[in-house]
Amino acid sequence: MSKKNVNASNQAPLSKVTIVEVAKKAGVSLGTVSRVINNDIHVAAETRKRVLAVTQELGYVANRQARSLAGGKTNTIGVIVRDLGTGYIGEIIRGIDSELNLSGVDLVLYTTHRTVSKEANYVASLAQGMVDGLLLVLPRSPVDYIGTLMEHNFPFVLIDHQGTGTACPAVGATNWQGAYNATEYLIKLGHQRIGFITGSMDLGCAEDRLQGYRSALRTHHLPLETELVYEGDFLQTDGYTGASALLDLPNPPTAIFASNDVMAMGVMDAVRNRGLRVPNDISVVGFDNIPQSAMVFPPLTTVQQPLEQMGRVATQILLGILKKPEKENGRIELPTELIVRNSTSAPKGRAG
Amino acid sequence: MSKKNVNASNQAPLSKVTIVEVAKKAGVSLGTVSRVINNDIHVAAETRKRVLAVTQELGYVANRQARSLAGGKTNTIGVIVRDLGTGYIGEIIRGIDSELNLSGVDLVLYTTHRTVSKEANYVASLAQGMVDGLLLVLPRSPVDYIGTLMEHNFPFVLIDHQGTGTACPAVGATNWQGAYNATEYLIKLGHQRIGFITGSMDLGCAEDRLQGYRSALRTHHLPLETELVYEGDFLQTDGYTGASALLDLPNPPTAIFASNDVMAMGVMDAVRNRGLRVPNDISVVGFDNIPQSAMVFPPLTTVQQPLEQMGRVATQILLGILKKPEKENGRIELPTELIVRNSTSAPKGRAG
DNA sequence: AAATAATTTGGAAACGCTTCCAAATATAAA
DNA sequence: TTTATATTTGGAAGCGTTTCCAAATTATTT
Repeated sequence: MSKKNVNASNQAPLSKVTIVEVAKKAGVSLGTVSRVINNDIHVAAETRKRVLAVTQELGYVANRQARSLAGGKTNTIGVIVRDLGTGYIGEIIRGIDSELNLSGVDLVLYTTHRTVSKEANYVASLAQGMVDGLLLVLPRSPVDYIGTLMEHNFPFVLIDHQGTGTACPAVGATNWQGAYNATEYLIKLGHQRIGFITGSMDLGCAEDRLQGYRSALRTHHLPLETELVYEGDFLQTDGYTGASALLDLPNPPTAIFASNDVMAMGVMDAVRNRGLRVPNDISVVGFDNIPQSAMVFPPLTTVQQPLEQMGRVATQILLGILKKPEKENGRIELPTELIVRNSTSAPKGRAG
Repeated sequence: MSKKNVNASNQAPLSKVTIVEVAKKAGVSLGTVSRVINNDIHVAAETRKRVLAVTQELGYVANRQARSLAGGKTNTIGVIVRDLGTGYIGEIIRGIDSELNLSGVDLVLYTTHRTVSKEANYVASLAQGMVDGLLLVLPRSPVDYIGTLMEHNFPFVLIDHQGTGTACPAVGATNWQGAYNATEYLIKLGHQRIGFITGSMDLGCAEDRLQGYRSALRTHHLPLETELVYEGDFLQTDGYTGASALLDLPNPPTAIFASNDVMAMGVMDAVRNRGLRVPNDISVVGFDNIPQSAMVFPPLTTVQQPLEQMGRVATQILLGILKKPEKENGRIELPTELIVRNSTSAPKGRAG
């Protein structure tokens, strides 16, 4: 008969009831109420019950501002990202958010919009007490502030970055291995000349992917030709121009491996625009496994990054640090996985 | 024992300079420093300069917690979204964020993960003083709390929703007109039987799109056949199953209009899986113009929604309300635009 | 039963800032 | 010059919590 039980707070959700009123109504002191809502041991069971009841009845909600001012904790963690455009970062945030939800911690989001200088600024002011800890997603220039952060023992975790030199809590993916596996897969299909389009080389993951590609070639005794490597910046147009350049080579590659899916889409465009077909004439591989990689035509063979999981794990680590700061945390790498779809096949001359 | 000493064992947090130290060093009172950093008129130019200098020198950063406790303002606005998976919402947030950046207001992000009950909860607790205002993106059940919010005069703006009955600040897109135009475009190409796949019908925008489609048919004296309308939920699989159902009809449509791009991709899959071609056999139209709609093959004809702009405008309105609460704000609709790409053509029998 | 220990509670001092009021100073009008 | 007025400043009272200390109460031991 009742479609939903109406909770008492529905009556006047926005009325500001403070701890004082709760204390008065429950006939106890301020301190006791505070202890109850903070689950302090030293409260008689009966008193606790009574206070809780009043709390419910009055629809009391603690004021976070006051709480953190007095207690020195904000119960909030800051997430600093570059932007939200690609969906790539959205996946990571999703992981962060769902993990945070579990512990009732809030998330303050900051975007740096690719402005390097902002990054350090934000870090400084956030660490100044606005948040209890920081999650830095795909940071550009962590060197600028990691030192400060560590010096002051401010809790933070890096997501998808590496090579800061110093050992600090970080979560990433096995970029090297992923690139290695994808390259090896192409080699085993029979490809001998494999083009590569890099990401922003100021990002550790881009460097690792390049090295994974190189190692695979080396392992299989294929030459490392610099003309087959085009430096991109993770944008779709880089894929397009990069592929165009590679296909213009006197001896063009039969497969192109792009450092991310977005560039791989650019590659496919370029291939098609030349009247060639994917994968019949040119095989294409991406990296990330963003949602649309399954939706393009042909569906893209790519390397899956466990993005949501990365966010989740990083958050767990950060919450762990918050609990016991003394614990040492290093870098964690989550496994990537090759997802084979229809954008790859044996090279033409060798088709089976 | 000394009065108040720093607990020696703990590491110092990032050097906490307070207003007191600034005041002391600048040789002025607390109040004056506060006035300076709040740009209060009543400060002598020379005093202001001096205080500012000390501020700089000491690296003072205001403590937000204290600030909002004392001032009653949090300088933060809350954004409530369902999730971040699609990129659709990412675009909106981007607009919000860039606008907020301009005024130095912070953004606290809450995701409801498609849990309706959470929505009301968050709204209640956020409005309890955590934020100065609320931006509700694609709300599911605003009716549950809009009343309360308005009653208490709590500032908020709805994004991409309508039909709450009550007049309240909201920003949306001309969904009706967009669907109308797209349908009319198909009709003018010569299509007589046009399938339609709806979105989640509990969302106003989905309803509007359906009505736009219907109106266009009516205007052009085409019959409204219920068998041509399939109810989806904005997910890719709905596009697939919907299109499959439509194509199984004794008299199948020659064009299919999906209520969003993601479903349109599902439609294209279904069409191809039947050995039919887009657009030669079946024309496909989407809605939203998400980034990947330009990247699929063939590039999708769709209706562009000004997502980032919607976020931007909504934020401006909210900040406006915060400044002068008495101002009345109603619903604003930003124009959609038909983007013609290669997934549409004249129907086969009538090709030109 | 008295003495001691453990548990529970009340009270008050911060936390760092805003803001109001009144005091002090400078400026304009008389 | 004197009085009235405007400008600038200092001081103090909160804002709603947490947390420490001591007081009150209860349980345990001798």
